[in-house]
Amino acid sequence: MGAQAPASLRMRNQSQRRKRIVQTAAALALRGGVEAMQMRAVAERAGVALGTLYRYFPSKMDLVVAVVTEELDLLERSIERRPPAAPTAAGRAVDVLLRATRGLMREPELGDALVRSLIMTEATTDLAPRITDLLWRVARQETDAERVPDRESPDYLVVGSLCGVWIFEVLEVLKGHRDVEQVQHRLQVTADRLLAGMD
Amino acid sequence: MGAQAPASLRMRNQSQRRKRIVQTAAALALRGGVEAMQMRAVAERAGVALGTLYRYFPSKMDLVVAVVTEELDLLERSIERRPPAAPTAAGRAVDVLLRATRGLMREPELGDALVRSLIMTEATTDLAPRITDLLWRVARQETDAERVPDRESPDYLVVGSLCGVWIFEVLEVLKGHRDVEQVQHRLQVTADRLLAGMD
DNA sequence: ATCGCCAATGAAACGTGTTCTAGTTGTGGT
DNA sequence: ACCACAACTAGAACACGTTTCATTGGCGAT
Repeated sequence: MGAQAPASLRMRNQSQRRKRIVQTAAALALRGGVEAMQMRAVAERAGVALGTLYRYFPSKMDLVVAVVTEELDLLERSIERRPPAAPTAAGRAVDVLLRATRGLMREPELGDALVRSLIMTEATTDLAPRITDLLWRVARQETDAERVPDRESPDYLVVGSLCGVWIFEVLEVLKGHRDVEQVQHRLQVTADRLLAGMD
Repeated sequence: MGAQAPASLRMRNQSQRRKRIVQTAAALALRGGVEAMQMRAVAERAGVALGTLYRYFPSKMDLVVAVVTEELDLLERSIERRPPAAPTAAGRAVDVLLRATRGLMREPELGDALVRSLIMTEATTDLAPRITDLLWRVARQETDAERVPDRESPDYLVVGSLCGVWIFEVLEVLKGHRDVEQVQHRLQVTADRLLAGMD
């Protein structure tokens, strides 16, 4: 995926630095959440100047997105390793979303960050499409990550909607209005209707 | 709704002040969005001290929510005045959501504020349930706003999901990833599946 | 009319994201 | 080996939400 072969020494240094920054940021976010992930603190602990940090990540949000993106990589690998086994498309999609939900809730601070970044970001890399694609593959039981889906088909479209619903539900959990049980139920009902006949 | 009879002179003054603050905030938000609605500016233009502003609205978010709540009142009255006429539940729901969408896009800055507040707010008054209830009434063609819906029924639940999808779509529009046409199409497809058989 | 008290005032100060400036360093091309 | 230049550093400064506090003033009970 993203890992370019670092052509020169300069680039190698830069990608090292970048990685160090993201790791530092993740560590800070893990305990204390987004608010603990303060730009000065990240810069200091990563051993770079504040200005440098801002050269790599023009805003805090960009940094959050970078952290969250790594989390998403983890989820994708976990799915690959242990694909959902439910018999229906809806079941598989719900399975994946619940796994993601529980993952997020294990670190609510990070979950908060994810959702906020999914929502607020004008950032370059958009996370929602990635999740939608992931759901799409899972629902269709395509292991092949390369095959590009027909993004205009109604089925793909409603998978996008399901992604939206999930984000919304995670928000509700984070706000303390629901627990994971309720989310499971709601996602199941919603997915059943949205993905009916996709098997 | 909320208008208590102001019992004393003191209370009258307070509700006047409060109203003045919200109006000022709305005016500022209208041109320039949330960022133009700065606490110092609101306080100054409303003719109150900063501390007073914070007595009435403990955080900027609370102020935004107050502004947005007024907007929502407007929408509800507009629906009451001119109810959606589509023959299906899904059609009516989509009609209302599109009206809301277009209203928001007329003032994108304010739309941004609404959605952000729907999302971020830990604030007391929660807006999403209000929208869900509104959709529910419209879908069922109940003009009676008093009748409390069965919040556990699957049908009510998927209306909640539809509300989530709408918020998500508005976000995409605000981010410039979609136009209203696309949103209409997506909402229609989604609502058709979610609300099938609700007529 | 007087008094007590709560709410409003004004102004300063804090915290954190973001920007700016001036000086330094290390890398790649020649 | 040397130069040019982009990237890095240190730190100050700015913007805006939020907090604090001493002072003032008007409402309501007496």
